Amino acid sequence: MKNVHCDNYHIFFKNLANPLKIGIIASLKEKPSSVNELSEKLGVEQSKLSHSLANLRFCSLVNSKQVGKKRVYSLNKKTILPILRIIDKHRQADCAGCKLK
Amino acid sequence: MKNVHCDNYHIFFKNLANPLKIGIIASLKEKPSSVNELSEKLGVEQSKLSHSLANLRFCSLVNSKQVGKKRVYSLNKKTILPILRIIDKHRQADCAGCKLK
DNA sequence: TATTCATATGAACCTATAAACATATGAAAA
DNA sequence: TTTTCATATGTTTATAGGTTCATATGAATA
Repeated sequence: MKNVHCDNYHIFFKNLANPLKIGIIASLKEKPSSVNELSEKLGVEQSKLSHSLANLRFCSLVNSKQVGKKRVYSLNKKTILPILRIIDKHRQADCAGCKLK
Repeated sequence: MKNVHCDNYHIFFKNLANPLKIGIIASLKEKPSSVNELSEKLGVEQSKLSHSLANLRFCSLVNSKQVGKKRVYSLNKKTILPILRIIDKHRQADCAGCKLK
């Protein structure tokens, strides 16, 4: 089922404007994971992750599929990786002097 | 002077996660403008714009130059236009059924 | 160098979003 | 068919960020 809403740019970007969600994205970039796996890896409580993942799903930034009892989330790489690449480039070009983490 | 800070992804994206700032970006995409010009065009109070513009400048999403008494802001198109293009593509591919504005 | 125009800054308030915690749902195995 | 594991959802509280308004700074002209 694909009929999600991505109303407007700023709704989409709210997902990227949040450290936890960026953490989730970074983790899913490495490999698809269940909620509990993310919870252990990131040291974050389960319901917090579920709430965040619901937002990410809402704008199709992640996909999920049921695997036994677990639900495995994966990243929509086609959209996200190019964006991250642009940001990295931006930081090198225009933020030369700043404290990158 | 270019030594601004763009600490982290989410700080950068906060600028895009805000309708007013998206409005500013959309307007500057058309043409560079002073604060007062933006104020009239967008129907938004001056100090509100100055605050927003300060954030946008902080992450080098806009540039500014003094022209007489006015300060003219312009868009960092090199970074922003590619991002907007990705989002548009994303909305067509993955948000086929949603209410686009 | 006082005055005006243009923008920036500060601080208090307000609101939207995230955190926290309890509870519900759902899937599979006993 | 109930028990357990895994995730989602609802509600309250806390907090970050935006708005507002008053004031400060800065650039140019008289």
